[in-house]
Amino acid sequence: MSVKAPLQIFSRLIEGLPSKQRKQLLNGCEPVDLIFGHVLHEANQPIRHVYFPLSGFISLVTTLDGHQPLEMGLIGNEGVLGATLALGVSQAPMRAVVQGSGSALRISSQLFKEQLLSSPALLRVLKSYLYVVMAQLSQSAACTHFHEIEPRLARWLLMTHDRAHADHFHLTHEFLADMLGVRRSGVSIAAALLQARGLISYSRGEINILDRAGLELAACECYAALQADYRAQF
Amino acid sequence: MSVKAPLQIFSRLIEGLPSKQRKQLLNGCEPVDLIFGHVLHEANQPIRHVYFPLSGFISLVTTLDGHQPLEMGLIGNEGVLGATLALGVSQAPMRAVVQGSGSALRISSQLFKEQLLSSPALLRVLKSYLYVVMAQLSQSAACTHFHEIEPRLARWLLMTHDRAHADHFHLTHEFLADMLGVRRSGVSIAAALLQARGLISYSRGEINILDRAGLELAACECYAALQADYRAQF
DNA sequence: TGGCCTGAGTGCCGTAGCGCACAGAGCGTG
DNA sequence: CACGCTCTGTGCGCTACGGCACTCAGGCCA
Repeated sequence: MSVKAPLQIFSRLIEGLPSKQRKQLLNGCEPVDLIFGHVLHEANQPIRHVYFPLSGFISLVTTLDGHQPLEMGLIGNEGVLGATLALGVSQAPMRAVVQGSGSALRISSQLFKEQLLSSPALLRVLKSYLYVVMAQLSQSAACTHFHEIEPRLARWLLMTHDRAHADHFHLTHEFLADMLGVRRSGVSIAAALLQARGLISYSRGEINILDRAGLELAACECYAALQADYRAQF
Repeated sequence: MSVKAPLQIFSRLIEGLPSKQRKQLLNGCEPVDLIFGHVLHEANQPIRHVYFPLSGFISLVTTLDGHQPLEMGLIGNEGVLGATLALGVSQAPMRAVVQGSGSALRISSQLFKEQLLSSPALLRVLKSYLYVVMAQLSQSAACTHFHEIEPRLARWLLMTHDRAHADHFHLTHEFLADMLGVRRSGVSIAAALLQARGLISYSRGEINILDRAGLELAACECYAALQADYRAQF
């Protein structure tokens, strides 16, 4: 697999490790392309690889019987997919789908577990990250329940923007509807409102962020809350 | 503080520890009463004590700006409040409120951290439990979003029933509405339907479980899913 | 150039649940 | 015993959103 994304994008999670431990970890890693739509983990299935996104990003979704999937969290270069290995559980709690194409470093579960044993700093980082994920989960749950589509959409675009490292990305309304757990036409309406306000523009799945500050105002407070949770740990 | 609840109820989480490590942990614990409505942890505040419920139970709730609280998880004698200390984070991720009076063992954060260092079995149990909590969070989130009040109420009564160790407990519609994140009168209607079907009976906040099997049929599949998650770990 | 597919706009109707408000019922207390 | 509080039943209008279906526009391919 070739990696087209610029390699100067690092995993922020690993960056802070002592260089010896980091090098050892990187030795076990291989670069891979994250391709939109690929399922990296399936819920309740064994974890084969742990992924450190560099330029791509991954979404964690829960599926319920006859319903659409519902997104619970987003992982970009600030995080890692497979952190539950640090809990000694080799199963994935949710499905993980590549949501923005790009690149990642990946390491096999086996090697990763060995790294966890030999690198206390890595373990510490992973545990903090798990705490952040838990906070994300509960915040998302409440947000999904109480907030309306438009602010949720704005929040979601902001979170994606943070992880996409670009003002432009590919996303259809259909896809957004799944992430937010709502109807496609509901997204169309909300998106049209955001576009009318000059915050975004889109056409046939290509979305541009035009006014980030404006989007932050349009988003629910959950966006700021999640950022605060992350910063409190890192 | 006196403990009125029968002492033969153990914390299922601790039970399985090697007896030496368990005794050491119990040495640091003191029995306390859990009193309905007491707030044991406040979101984003330092954790002072870790609680192992014996007969009482505790609910984890998220609060959002101007909204009612929303319950994210329930902790009875199968669990522990304060597990995030095992992640090296001394902050509580959510508010924890006593939801069923009873008794618990509690230990100070400081002592608990020392126990975690000296008891690998305890750490292992805690980590597994954290995984279960994460699974609970995502399941609850999706359930809250997609499922209707009546099956959610049924699920909630079942979960409470499991932790109350009694067919009868005190719960007003008002309180249930907060837990489910819905309007009080919505609960009244759903509860009336369950009562009409002979599954429960209630009066002025006193609820009786009449037909547990029937309730399980009335509940959404999330109840079974959560049980399966727990059993997979313990 | 024409056909076709995907993405997006739009409308219509049904409904779950909200906000609010009021009434009645059980129970404790002065 | 009467009062008042808490808990529950109930009604009304409103809105967001679901389900569905049809249309139109942009881009791809033959």
